[in-house]
Amino acid sequence: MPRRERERQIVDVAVQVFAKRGYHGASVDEIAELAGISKPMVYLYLDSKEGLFLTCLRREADRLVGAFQGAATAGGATPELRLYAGLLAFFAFVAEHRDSWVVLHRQASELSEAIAAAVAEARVAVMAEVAGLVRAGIAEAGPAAQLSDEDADFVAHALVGAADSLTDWMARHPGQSPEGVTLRLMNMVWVGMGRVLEGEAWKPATG
Amino acid sequence: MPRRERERQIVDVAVQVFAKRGYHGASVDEIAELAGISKPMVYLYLDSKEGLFLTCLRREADRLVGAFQGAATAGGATPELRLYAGLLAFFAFVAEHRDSWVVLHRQASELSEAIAAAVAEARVAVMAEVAGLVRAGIAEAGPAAQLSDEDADFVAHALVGAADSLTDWMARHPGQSPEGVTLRLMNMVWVGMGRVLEGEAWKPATG
Amino acid sequence: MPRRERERQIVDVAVQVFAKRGYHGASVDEIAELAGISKPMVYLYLDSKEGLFLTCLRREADRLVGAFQGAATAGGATPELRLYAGLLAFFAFVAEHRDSWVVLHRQASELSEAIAAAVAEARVAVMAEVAGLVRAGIAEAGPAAQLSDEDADFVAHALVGAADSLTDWMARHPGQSPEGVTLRLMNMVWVGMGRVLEGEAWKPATG
Amino acid sequence: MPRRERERQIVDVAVQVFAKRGYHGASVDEIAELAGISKPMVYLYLDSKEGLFLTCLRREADRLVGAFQGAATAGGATPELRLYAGLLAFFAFVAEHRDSWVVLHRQASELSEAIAAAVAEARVAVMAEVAGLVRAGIAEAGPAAQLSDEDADFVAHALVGAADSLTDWMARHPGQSPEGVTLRLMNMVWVGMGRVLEGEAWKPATG
DNA sequence: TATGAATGAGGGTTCATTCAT
DNA sequence: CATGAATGAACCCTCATTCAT
Repeated sequence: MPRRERERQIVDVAVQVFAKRGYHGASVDEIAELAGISKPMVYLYLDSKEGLFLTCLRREADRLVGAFQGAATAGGATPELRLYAGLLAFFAFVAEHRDSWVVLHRQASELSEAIAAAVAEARVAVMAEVAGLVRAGIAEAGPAAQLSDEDADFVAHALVGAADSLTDWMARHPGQSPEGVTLRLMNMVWVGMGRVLEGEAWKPATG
Repeated sequence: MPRRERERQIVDVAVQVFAKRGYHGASVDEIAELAGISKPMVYLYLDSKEGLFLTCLRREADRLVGAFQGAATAGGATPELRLYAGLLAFFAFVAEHRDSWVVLHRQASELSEAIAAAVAEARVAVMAEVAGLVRAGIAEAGPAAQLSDEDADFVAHALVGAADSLTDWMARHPGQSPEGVTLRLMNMVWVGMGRVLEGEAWKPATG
Repeated sequence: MPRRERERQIVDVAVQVFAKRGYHGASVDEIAELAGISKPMVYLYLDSKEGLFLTCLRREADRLVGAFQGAATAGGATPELRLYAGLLAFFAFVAEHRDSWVVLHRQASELSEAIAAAVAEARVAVMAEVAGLVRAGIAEAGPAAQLSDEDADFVAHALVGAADSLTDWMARHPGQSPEGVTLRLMNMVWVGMGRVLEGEAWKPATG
Repeated sequence: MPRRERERQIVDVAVQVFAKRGYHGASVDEIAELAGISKPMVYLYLDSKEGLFLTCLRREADRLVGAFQGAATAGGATPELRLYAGLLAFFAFVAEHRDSWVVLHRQASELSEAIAAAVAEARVAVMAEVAGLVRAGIAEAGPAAQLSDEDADFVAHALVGAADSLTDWMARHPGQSPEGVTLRLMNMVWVGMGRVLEGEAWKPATG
């Protein structure tokens, strides 16, 4: 079997195992066995457990960001539509590749520095993408509407965090389609943001 | 040193270590050493590594939910104000006890069934609290405004997810006060939700 | 509570625990707890785990030897009758104080259930083999000679026990050949058995 | 080194160590070191300490039962002769593989020297008592009947061993009284001994 | 007399990693 | 290209034993 294919196969299995057991909980033994090869091959191809995990991480991050970007790029004429398309792609991706998302996002602590850095990098890439769309969408609303980089980043964090958490909600409501979830989220956030930019501010005293 | 105090001290240290290394990555040895005692004491007082982690989990969950509830209860006349107060308490809590939050929320996989159950329970408690406020807030808007349980749960997930993610944003913007973050989040979400309930729906076609 | 009584109480409990778990399997913690006192008291009175076990051992040995000697001395006019009385005292003692005998003679208990089962199985296999030969041998002696299964099992136990014990004797008499030992044992047991089947019964009164 | 051979080697060493120290007293570390390998190999091949012990147990039990059965089957025309052959094989086996027998039947060894000495002392006291009665009983039979010290000790060992083993039989037959058991044992042994002293000797050829 | 608090040492078990073939 | 055999290091946990009170 050619090297590339073997490598892909190993990483495929590794993503599943890492998602199920977490980084420390996963054992190279189990991954090798499920991949149907011997342990030394894993080390020959991927160097170490950390290298294997990094490869998983990068591949899945690329896939996700790719899906997001692809959908956003082809998603419509306005940034608003592109954001919608990107979020939709995100929810669709997570619905179909739950393991990938878990490996990417739910490994917070317990990781070596190198891994933590890679995780952070992957997250930043997603955030940047979203923040870009947000900023562009706002800019389109007219010269009056301004959003600092900090603000855009804030909104991106809120959006991505909400989206992440909603993957749990989706898992508990199997009937819901990614489209439905995305629509709901856009309604919750985007509409409000528009109003805010128009000057309608919420303040505690208003209560 | 009396037992209660020792116990508290051990749990204090354990929260830090679990937050830094994750459940599997943490070693009882390190916890004992940092607590300035010998390993057998940890086992005498907390039974097992799992027992220790569960104790950490429950204590921090109680603290957080308590902070949220306390602030919400005393926070104002309307659910809207109480939600604001609750979120504010959340951000303040996380700003001050980052480790607690990490232990509570960022341990997704790699956990035994008993622990996973406890984590889920803690999460559900927070969600229920938030969802309750959301539902009450909406109901107050008038008889026309209706929100199904599913919808309230959706909003709660989005809110909590956004809040979680914004703790990262806060960590990267040290100058920001919890109040500022909370205000921004309320603006993003609450205002939009009001509009939506008034009939203004976002749709892809609108783009 | 006076010292002597405390000590007796501790040793009473220790005999039970040692009998149930074996020397290594028993923990001083368990003994102290069952005795209703704290561990330091056990060490104050009995010095060490080994000291505790030795005390148990000696006390039970004295009891058993005492019972045997007492019965033998008062048992009759002839050594034969005294031996009968001594053996009777032995069986009565073991029937009533099984734990004592186990501590004195056996430490096999301290095994997990799975192991204990395997040991029992191995023993049963040997017994069955021997009992089969005994029964067959008797049957050959003619139709008049009958041996119930219970009797055959009894003889098998006696034979195997004797053989086991004689391995100690052999170890202490290196010059003895297996043939010599076997011959002696057959003489002791088989000849007697033949006579008994022919109707010659031993009774205490015969003494 | 091929797997089978390593496995055999480990079990060989384990039998020695288990025989010397008992199950709990034995440490996998020591077994691995004596076998000239590292601990993980022991676990790779034998699964666990319990698995290792069970393997020892079964192998030695098979060997012993096999030796007994083989000898018995080929041992002669009558059951009597076959029993003789079987017992002979047993004594020969134990003489040659003392460790095997200890592992199979005794776990008492795992005791410190001081304890082992005390146990031995207790046993000697009982043996001396019984041997004394036996010798006296024989002497009473008349001047012609002589029993050397060695012979008396032999009989005492056989009697005590039989009595010990019969305590198991008693435990499995709750209805039996100590009197009944003692009578049976006296019949089996004493009557035969009397005949033997009168000159009636059992010999294999007699079979 | 009595104990709560504390520990050094060691045991069973697993894991990431590497040779020799 | 591929693997069976092997291990150093570490981890969770328990135990016999001792102080300070």
